Amino acid sequence: MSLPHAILTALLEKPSSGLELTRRFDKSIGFFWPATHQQIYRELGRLEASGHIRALQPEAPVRGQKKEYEVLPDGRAELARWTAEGAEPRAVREPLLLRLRAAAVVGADGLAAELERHLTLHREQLAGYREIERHDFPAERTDAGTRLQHAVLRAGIGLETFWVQWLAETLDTLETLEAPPPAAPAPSAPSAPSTPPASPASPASPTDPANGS
Amino acid sequence: MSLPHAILTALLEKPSSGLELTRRFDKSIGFFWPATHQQIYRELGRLEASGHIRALQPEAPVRGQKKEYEVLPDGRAELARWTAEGAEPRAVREPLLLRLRAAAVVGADGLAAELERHLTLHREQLAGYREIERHDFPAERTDAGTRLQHAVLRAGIGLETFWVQWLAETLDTLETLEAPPPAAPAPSAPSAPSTPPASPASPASPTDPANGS
DNA sequence: CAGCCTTATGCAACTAGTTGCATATCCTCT
DNA sequence: AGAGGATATGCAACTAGTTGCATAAGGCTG
Repeated sequence: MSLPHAILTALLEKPSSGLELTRRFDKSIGFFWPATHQQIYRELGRLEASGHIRALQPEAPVRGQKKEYEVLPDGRAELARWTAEGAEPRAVREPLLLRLRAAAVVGADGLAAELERHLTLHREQLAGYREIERHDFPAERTDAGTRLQHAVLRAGIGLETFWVQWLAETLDTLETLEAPPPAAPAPSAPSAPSTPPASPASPASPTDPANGS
Repeated sequence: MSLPHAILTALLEKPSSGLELTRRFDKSIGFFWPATHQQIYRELGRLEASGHIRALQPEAPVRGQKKEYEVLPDGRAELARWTAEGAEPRAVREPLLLRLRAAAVVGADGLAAELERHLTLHREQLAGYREIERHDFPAERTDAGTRLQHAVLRAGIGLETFWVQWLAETLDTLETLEAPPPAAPAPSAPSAPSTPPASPASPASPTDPANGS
């Protein structure tokens, strides 16, 4: 149950409407807890129903009209309770890693291009984070809240830095797999091709030891 | 739709029963794509129904009795197709980061202990990965499949290394927040306490600028 | 042979996240 | 005034992941 607490945090930072929240999510909290506007509206409804937040405009449940929310004492208490609560770290769940694993068995065909693409994306994200850091956290020596927010941003920077590095490294590995040293020893039998152990439909091109189709 | 493909990969590496798969997930693929035995059984049923895998024992749908599966050509083809497919990187979704963000607004009360706990967990995980690396990937200079699997493991190592580092660093930050320099300047007015902007129930202990409850 | 533990398979209900679409208001341009 | 786009709220259906529990077979032990 993280989304409602993310929303409470955002609303405490600044009372907002659903769309405003969505936009702010897109450029801060959403980096590590994305949410669509549909999710946010649903959750706002629940939070209002349970008395954690309330609309600023007392009467006006009109459909296409802006509706701003603020956090009630109950909501703040709930957020404080949740903050002190413990939870196990989340697993990674990055399909790209699964694809590598699969490629180890079934052939690494389109993989390099995909790694390249991710590398670009992560470089961009990293640049974006650095920009935010430069802009919002210049001197250090600030208050407690800001320091904590900075720590969160540093997590984003650290993670993106990791991905950029790992992707570059893995692309290297992939290249040496696809083009074994052309100047070195004999390129006749690169190594034991034990990868595709039992399967039909495996042409096994002789120029590519990684490949099963 | 990643789980079915994770299962296909695992089954290609070695035909197995549901429970065996579950155990193998727990110590390899599951590190970056966890799955419970219930999920796995359900998915095995679907994969069998769609002709991607089949049971090795032709007749014997007995309840408490082992049932092993192998991948069919169709399943291998599907896995190859999926491997070449592209997908956006997944967002992080780590509630701990949300908690930090919340703590910036609502007070960092139980946070240090929680960070400490995570630090221990990540150190253990990192040690586990290093152990696997030492044991399963000793010399390098191996075949393509193994190199790819090693790359995946390196991702795990890199991520855990990042977390260990970031948690240590953030714990430091947190300490300096909770105990401002006792030998340095005047501790009377640490800095602008703009953190809790609008809220009731905020005692604001004078010894802790980070705290709102 | 009865009881109990381990191995093994599986259903059902729930929760959370995703996707597609519907609809209302307000503002601007013609 | 009417058309069209931007702003804004929201429902509904679907998909995927989680949790709790039921049940059967097989082996070990008193």
